[in-house]
Amino acid sequence: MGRNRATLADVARLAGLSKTAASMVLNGREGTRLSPEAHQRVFAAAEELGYRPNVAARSLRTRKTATIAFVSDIVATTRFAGGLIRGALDAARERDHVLLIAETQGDAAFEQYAIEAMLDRQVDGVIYAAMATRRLAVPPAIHSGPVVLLNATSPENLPCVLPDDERAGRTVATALLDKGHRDRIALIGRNRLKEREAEVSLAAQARLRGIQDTLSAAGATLFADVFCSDWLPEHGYAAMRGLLTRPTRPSAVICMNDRLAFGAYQALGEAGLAVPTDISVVSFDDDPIATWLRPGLATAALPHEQMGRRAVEILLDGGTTEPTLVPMPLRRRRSIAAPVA
Amino acid sequence: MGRNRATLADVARLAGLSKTAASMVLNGREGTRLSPEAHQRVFAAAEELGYRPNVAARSLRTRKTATIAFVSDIVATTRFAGGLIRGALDAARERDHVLLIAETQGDAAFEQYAIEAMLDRQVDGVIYAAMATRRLAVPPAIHSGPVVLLNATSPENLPCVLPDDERAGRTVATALLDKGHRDRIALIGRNRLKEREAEVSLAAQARLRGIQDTLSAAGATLFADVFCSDWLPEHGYAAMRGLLTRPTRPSAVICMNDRLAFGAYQALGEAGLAVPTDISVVSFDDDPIATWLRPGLATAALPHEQMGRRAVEILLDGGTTEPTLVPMPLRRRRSIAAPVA
DNA sequence: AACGTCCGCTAAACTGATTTAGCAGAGCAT
DNA sequence: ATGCTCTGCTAAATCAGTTTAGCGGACGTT
Repeated sequence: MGRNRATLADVARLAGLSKTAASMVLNGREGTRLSPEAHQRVFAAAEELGYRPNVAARSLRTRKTATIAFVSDIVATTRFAGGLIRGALDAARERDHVLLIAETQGDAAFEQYAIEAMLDRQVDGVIYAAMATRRLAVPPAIHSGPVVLLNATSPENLPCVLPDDERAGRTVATALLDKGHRDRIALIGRNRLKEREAEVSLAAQARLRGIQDTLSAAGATLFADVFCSDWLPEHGYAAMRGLLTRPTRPSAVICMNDRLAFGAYQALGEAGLAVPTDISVVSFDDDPIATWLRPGLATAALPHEQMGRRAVEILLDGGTTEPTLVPMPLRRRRSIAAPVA
Repeated sequence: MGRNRATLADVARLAGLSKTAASMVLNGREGTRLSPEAHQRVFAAAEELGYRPNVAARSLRTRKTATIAFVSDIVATTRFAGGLIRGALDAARERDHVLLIAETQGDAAFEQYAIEAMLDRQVDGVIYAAMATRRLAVPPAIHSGPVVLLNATSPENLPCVLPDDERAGRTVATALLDKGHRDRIALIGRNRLKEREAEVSLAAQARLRGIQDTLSAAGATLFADVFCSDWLPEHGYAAMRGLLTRPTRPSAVICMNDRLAFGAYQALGEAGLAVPTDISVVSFDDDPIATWLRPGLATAALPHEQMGRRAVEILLDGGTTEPTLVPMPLRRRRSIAAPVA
């Protein structure tokens, strides 16, 4: 790859100057006393030869590669997480950096291998990303340089970027209160494990807290709490069916994520109930499916692109060790309406 | 990153040998005459120091970086295409390579920039991937080394990896024929543009051909052909509604992709019709949503992981210039049944 | 005239590996 | 004793950049 590329020596020769001079000119070094003509000749020569510096050679001396490692447990392959990568890619490009990507697949040996492979390539920093927002243990090898956690926290208080799930909980609850729902708001997707274990999820607890705080501030409480063993459509379906067997029907349902909401829609459809006329539905994530449902699902969007961006910005531009919370904007779609009577 | 790593010189010193000796031992060079004791001492020293070679330094000399560029139009961020990356990542790891990822976002300037950034880093080869299976123009800069097209072909007949859409068409049609459907099979998702312009899609034409060939071989023809301006749920919904207004109802529907099928399910649900009791549905892609639908959607799966793998294998292990067609296995789910009388 | 200073530039060292060319000593034949 | 080959190893060049140290000449000062 890249045979017969012009080297700096070629440029210098063509410009009739030394490699030193050429290097300094091309790097725009201040305080050098090279003449304007010398500058011109170097630029002209570089242009003529289509010169591009060899990053390997440069990094050997400078120990900078303009390359960032993006290591994730499994994030690269999931529907959501493309956004994390895309944001990171974008921000990296703006700073003339590129991304080396690796996946650990949740396996410690893979992880070790992947991180070493990145360090061997002298990456300037590491972004360590998780698929589900959670706390995790950072492998020690990574500590040899700058790190930012993405969608995760660690006991060591490394800089990290997280979605602001608690505020999203408030947003979602407020959206319902504003429409006039109050005493018949149900919640689908309670889950002891997710709420308790930070290593499993940070989102569940935060979303729940945001919802509950907002409701109690308005003098309301949840009308019903449905627990689900996981957050998949089938669980949302079962949960909604359960809710519909009760004597009083909820006027609105908050689902802990869009997949649950999808299941809930299915159950409502089968029961012949309409969203939002009979029941309003609101949710979290903004999975692509939220736009495909009929009517569109109102949901607090996981700002994956923004998060990916911020991670790179913090890594490269420096920034707080404080966790960075990225807001989750509410996508207002037609699944919310005022309750009927 | 990676401060105070041991260098080859450190290893050599500790082993009491020259850098040359250490290098040869660690690279397992044949035909060298270094003693068994020398081997031992070098290995011991490397182990003790935790030596790992500096890839930049090595590649400066050898012009190999064990790094592959994965350049895509927009593939990295879409729900599907994670599989392409994951497969490539896996195959690369097996061969001790890593992936540099870039996205062109369909913009020629970005593309130019991205490819140059990769070439500057002396990648050993390039995988050029497209989101939608299609023909595309490969930027000239890329030709300076090995390339494999992924999910795409080019006029230059570069080696490429494609899903076998035509065979998938046959598979899908056969699945319906086998159940006893014959004269009332409808197709949703005909699209002149996609079928005609290879730069837009290669899948549409191939799938259609597979379906039609199989049906006519069985002495059948399509009962109805519904055209759609795009392959999104809303189009599938409208198409199915249209079909249901006809005097005779189809016994089975083939959708050109799962999103259309999702829309079709929605229309069926509203019409109070059940899948597969009233109508069988079968489709292409195996989008995650196919498993979430009730009942699960039978569909010919885009083998993204396999495709990603194959691309790396062809790039690194060498292989045919012939297009590689990767089979699309049918995921048998409950959306297909025998027609009711 | 001698000295110092600034200007414009360059030689050479350095980064960490691989690779080429070749050296010293042992053993053997003549 | 001389020459030859083989063994086991090393010095030095090389890759393509960056960076340090410093050189020769013009100019101004005393």
